[in-house]
Amino acid sequence: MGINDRKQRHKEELKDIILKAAKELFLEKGYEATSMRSIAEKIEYSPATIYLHYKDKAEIFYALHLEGFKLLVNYFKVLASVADPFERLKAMGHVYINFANENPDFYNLMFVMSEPMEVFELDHAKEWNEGEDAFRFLHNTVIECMDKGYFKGMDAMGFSFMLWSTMHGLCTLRTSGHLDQVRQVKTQLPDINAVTAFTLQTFISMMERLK
Amino acid sequence: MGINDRKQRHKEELKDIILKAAKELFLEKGYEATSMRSIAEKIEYSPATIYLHYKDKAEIFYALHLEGFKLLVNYFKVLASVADPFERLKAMGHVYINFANENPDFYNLMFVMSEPMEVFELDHAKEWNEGEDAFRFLHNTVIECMDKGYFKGMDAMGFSFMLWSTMHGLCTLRTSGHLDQVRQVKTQLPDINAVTAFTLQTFISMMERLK
DNA sequence: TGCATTTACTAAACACTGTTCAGTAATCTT
DNA sequence: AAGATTACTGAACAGTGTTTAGTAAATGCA
Repeated sequence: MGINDRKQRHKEELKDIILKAAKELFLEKGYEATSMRSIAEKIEYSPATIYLHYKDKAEIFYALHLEGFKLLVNYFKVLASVADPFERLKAMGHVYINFANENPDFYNLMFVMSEPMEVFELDHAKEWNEGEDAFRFLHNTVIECMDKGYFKGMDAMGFSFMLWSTMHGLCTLRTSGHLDQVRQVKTQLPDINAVTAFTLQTFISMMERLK
Repeated sequence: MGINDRKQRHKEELKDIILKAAKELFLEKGYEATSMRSIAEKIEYSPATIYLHYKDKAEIFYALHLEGFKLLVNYFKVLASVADPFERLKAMGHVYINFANENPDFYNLMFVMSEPMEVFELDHAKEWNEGEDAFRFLHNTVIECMDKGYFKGMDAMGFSFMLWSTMHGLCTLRTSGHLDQVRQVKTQLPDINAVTAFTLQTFISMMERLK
């Protein structure tokens, strides 16, 4: 094996080590506490070394944004086995909310923070394929529902965006802490999980009526 | 007028000047570019002076969070004159989205950022009255709709949270830049305003069916 | 094998952030 | 007039992301 191969391998391995360290810190302590110096300390290199492998901090977090989408899309893929599109839609709703509840930092990185999306504003040729994959799964399921006669007269795209907006809104109002602070949430349901579940159930009931 | 009155008045005036400077910078340049040093420079005092009037930066931004809610609730109040609750609900939807589109930084401060909400986590006796006011207006309008026989069988609270989630989701997917990057948004509708309007219209069509 | 070149990495610097503190000038009180 | 208080400041502290000049190690070549 050549010297060049070995050096190239070391370069790639170090890049992976940096990302793994960033991910561990990010999952343990969140975005704010994941600094370039803390990543460097964890991998026992200096902060300057990281810049040999990643353009800047945003590029590291964009790589984590991609990892988050791989995780979510894996959950969605399992649902492909659900034959009835409406049941699949419901299952997607549950999966999406569970994902946000169990991975709030990843969820923020994927769907809330505008920084990872800046890469697409700088490079207009680059496309948000990972977001597109997730949205397409939803959109295709909506089209299958409509092919079955559900949601007659509704536009598939508008409907898909509406579904995503509702799920996203429910997730972010919860993770940001706004939902918690509404008095009715504090007093009328046992906890925030119950509010989220109840609101989702109301939404599903609406969908049942529109079938 | 006593010396104490004059000094107290100066203290309050300086506090207002600080907030006004913060607001101007915030509206011109956004949250990231509104630093304690930039506020201090604008009012021609040192950064340390600000800490005589505000506990920390979060308290300044919480004051701006309150101003944002005053603005929104003023828009909502105008809708009280809309007699039919369903028409009022629709108008609220438009007002909410227009507010987010025209005041994205305020919107983020009010409904997205978790920092202003931390004041309620630290002081459990303190309540999010401003958010409660806005939500109550929505909730009351939903109850009036149900009193008129609309949305039969739906729970008012779940329905209200569902409405808020949908509007909030639509607003934040747009302001964060995620909606822009979906291929269908780029190719099938003229611009992001059209997507938002179209998705809202789809949602309203659903509500019409559920009446 | 020795020297020149290249590479990988670093310490330190830069420019910025939020916040605190010891010191000081001005104002107020006695 | 002197002492006390207040309002404010410069500088420090501890942190951030990023860059750069310098250096040791590795590599290539004559």
